[in-house]
Amino acid sequence: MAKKTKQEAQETRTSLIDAAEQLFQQRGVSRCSLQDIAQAAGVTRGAIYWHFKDKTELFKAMMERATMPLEEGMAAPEAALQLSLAELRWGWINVLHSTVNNERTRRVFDIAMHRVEYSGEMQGLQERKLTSLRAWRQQNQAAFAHAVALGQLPASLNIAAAAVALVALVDGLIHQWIMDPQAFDLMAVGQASVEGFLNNLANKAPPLLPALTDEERLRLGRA
Amino acid sequence: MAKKTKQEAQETRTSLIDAAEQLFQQRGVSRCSLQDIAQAAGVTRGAIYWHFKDKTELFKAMMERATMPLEEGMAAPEAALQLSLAELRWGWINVLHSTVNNERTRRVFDIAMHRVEYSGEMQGLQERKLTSLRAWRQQNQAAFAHAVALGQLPASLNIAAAAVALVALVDGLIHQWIMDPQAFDLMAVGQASVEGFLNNLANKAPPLLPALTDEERLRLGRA
DNA sequence: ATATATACATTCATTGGTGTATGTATAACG
DNA sequence: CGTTATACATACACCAATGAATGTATATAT
Repeated sequence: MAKKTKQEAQETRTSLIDAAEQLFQQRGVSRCSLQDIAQAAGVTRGAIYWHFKDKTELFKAMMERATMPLEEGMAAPEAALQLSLAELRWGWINVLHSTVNNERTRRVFDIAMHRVEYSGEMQGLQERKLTSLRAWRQQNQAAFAHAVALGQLPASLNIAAAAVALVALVDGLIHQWIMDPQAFDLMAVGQASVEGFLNNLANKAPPLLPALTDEERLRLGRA
Repeated sequence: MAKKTKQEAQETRTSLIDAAEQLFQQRGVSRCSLQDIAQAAGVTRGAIYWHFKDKTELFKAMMERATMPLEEGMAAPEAALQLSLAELRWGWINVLHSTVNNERTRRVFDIAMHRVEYSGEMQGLQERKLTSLRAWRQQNQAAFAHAVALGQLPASLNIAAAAVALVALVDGLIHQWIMDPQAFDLMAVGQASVEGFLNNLANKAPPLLPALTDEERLRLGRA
């Protein structure tokens, strides 16, 4: 067959990534062959090996295309130091919003969470995800520290733990929603949860719960 | 080779699951062969095909062995209706505790989260996980409803949303910790987060954050 | 004590997938 | 307008893994 225009070549590359996205989600990454992907894109394996070194590189390209816009939504490291709580909230709501409204984001989240094994060649991707997680934690923590300095939050607040918990909250919400989208409204529950979390950081009310009983502590001990 | 005692047969079965647990975590489920597992257990593939129908059944057996004790930790559906907030807290702390202190639980969580693709034969496992998630949500919601009835929590509380959020919080914490165990102390942060969450359900303090600005809402609109 | 079921080991056939090598028509470039 | 690099298609060699078939020694039941 004939050589294509540079324009056309980019289109095949795009349609290859599109096809991979679909098939990865449907059958899982390891359970769909390059033959399957090529066929779905209307080309042969030759086209894949021309544009990508192997399946891992194709996967990476797919991930990058989808996560790039999200990474941009994160504040620059130096700007994070001055991040207000309202801006922090905005960042998280923005993530929730693309999860709900951007089909590609949703698919790729699903793939990254349930359709791929982070081992061998894919190990590097997990570390990339870890880096991203740490960045979000850092951003949260910086915003909390800033709010403490402004007196909006009490100095007694454990900002590191709070940063971890907020990431966990949003991450867990997205995880649950991807698994079961009709179980709840991610935007509504997500916004309420994040705002509730942030508002309650300043809460000074007496604890509702008593400390763990001795018996409970004992039961934990023998495991 | 010779037939083994029933006792010995059970031991080989156990060591097969043990080997699978190790190798699944190290190389990922699809990237390790039955030959690898058999060899690690000191037997041949014949032994695997004797005890299990195929790799999927071996995987299921491994999951069940590890998650059974955790499912028992969940209250019976009828008992959940009378669950107090303190008992609910105890349930979650118990989960966190086995995650940290039970090596098998930790390994299997890691496998279930990062080393397997939930597609094809494994699809059923995801639905099993979904069932478990829903059960936890139900348990949370029932406990919240009970607390509202007792006047411990305000009737204005959105108990369904709160139930989702609490599951998300713990799930997200475990997820983060499995990925990066030295990043934080799961027991400490987990207990503080869960108690903070529960205590703040009764919080009536004025919101710290203003509503989303019109400009922010606009930016969400055009995605 | 014999027969049978058990608990594997061994062997074999098949196959789906990968990587590479090679072919080829045409865009792009000078 | 000829040459070269491009953008694939085609063909080939090569496993590695699976599942089933068969072999076999010994618990176990009777």
